[in-house]
Amino acid sequence: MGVKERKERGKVEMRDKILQSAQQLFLAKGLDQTSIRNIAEAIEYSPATIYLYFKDKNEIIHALHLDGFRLLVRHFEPLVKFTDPFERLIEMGNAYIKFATTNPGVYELLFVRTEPMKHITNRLDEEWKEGDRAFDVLFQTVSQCQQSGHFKGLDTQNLSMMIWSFIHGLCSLGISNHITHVKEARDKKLVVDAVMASTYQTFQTVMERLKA
Amino acid sequence: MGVKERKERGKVEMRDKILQSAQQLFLAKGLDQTSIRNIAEAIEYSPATIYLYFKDKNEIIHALHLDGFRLLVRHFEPLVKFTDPFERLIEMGNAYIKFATTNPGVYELLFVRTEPMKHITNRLDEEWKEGDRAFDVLFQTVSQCQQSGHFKGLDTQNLSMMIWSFIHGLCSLGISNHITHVKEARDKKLVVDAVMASTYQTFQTVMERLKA
DNA sequence: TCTAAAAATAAACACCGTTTAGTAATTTTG
DNA sequence: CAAAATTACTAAACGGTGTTTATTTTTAGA
Repeated sequence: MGVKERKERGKVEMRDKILQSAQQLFLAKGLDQTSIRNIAEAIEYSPATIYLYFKDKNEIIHALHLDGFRLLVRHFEPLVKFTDPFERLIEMGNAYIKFATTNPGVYELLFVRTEPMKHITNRLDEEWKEGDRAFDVLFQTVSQCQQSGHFKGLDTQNLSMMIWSFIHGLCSLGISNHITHVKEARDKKLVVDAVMASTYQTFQTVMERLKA
Repeated sequence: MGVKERKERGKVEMRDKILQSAQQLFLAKGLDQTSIRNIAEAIEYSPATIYLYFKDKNEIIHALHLDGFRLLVRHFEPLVKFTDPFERLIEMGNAYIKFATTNPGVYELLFVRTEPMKHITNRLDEEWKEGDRAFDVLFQTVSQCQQSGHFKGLDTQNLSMMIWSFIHGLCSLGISNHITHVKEARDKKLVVDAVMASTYQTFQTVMERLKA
């Protein structure tokens, strides 16, 4: 009597199918330009069917939010090979910026949009586990930096937060086209990358001067 | 024959009336939750009338974007009293954060949303004058800091960009509820303010160590 | 007063997220 | 195996959106 099992399988398959199509459309056209009707058309089902698998559009967005975090974590995995914590910290910054610039749509979903956060806030028991875990990776690295003599006298939590804020600010301004329009601008992507890279380099220099 | 003049006056009055109502609604309910029909209802005209004064919703958003910048500039004006450039730089950061936290809706419009930038990008001849001018205020202050011995050996443009990125990142994460959900959280507004303040303080400490 | 121009709008178009009520397929039961 | 019950799905509707078109109302000048 594997009927129930087959049905269960069918249910998650459908869920995945919806999420897959949704992600594809989100990345191609952006969150706001992707409608439930679009997703329904892509999976060749009626719009109402989607509501049998997801409570509302925000739940789809939140599910993709989780997927996005897994992708971010995957960008961080190769960093274990850097045994020197300071070197690893710098590479984390690079990896983060690379993730944001190569997946701007996903990045927006993770750190700019309020919809996924709302979904979390609504369920009061839940915290933002993924965010906490990702932040902890940074925190641990900063802590190790301090143990080997860097950043003396600075609060680890606040310093970590500061570093995250800076890198996020850079990515955020880049993605939202605010860097392109400051000063020279014009060649879009290339200029943004260049500005972000040199700004980040300045940050590195500042950080390096904080070595004991 | 002051008829034409009166009509002209009437036209700008109507434009202002639309913008005023739009801003009120935007700040109260957010950009996405404010419809042309809402604005029309507020000014007691039909929705179609609005299209006689603005090409589309983006043009309204862009007009408010300009107003928002004027508000930001007004937050910076009292800073001329700080003659020491480094002290002024710190106060600029405080003023920026205060502006962002007390006017989150306006801040989002200025530095997070892509709509106003799109409107600018579409008119290729136009640059982002307001952004340039605001950035220049920061640039000049940083430059003066360097002239009085701070931040030696760092590129002024990149350092300014870095400072802006950090402060913006902080504001952006705060407004989008991403700080609330990291670590402790819970008491919302209060915690966000506290986290932002202490993070910013760490930044100040870092900056102060860069004195010659 | 009559006409031409300007200003405002009603109604429509093509979308949107979501719900409801009903159909079609499948499984369980007698 | 047929009937009943459950499941999967959807057509159609609801109340909203931004925007356009055709029409009406208001105003100005001769």
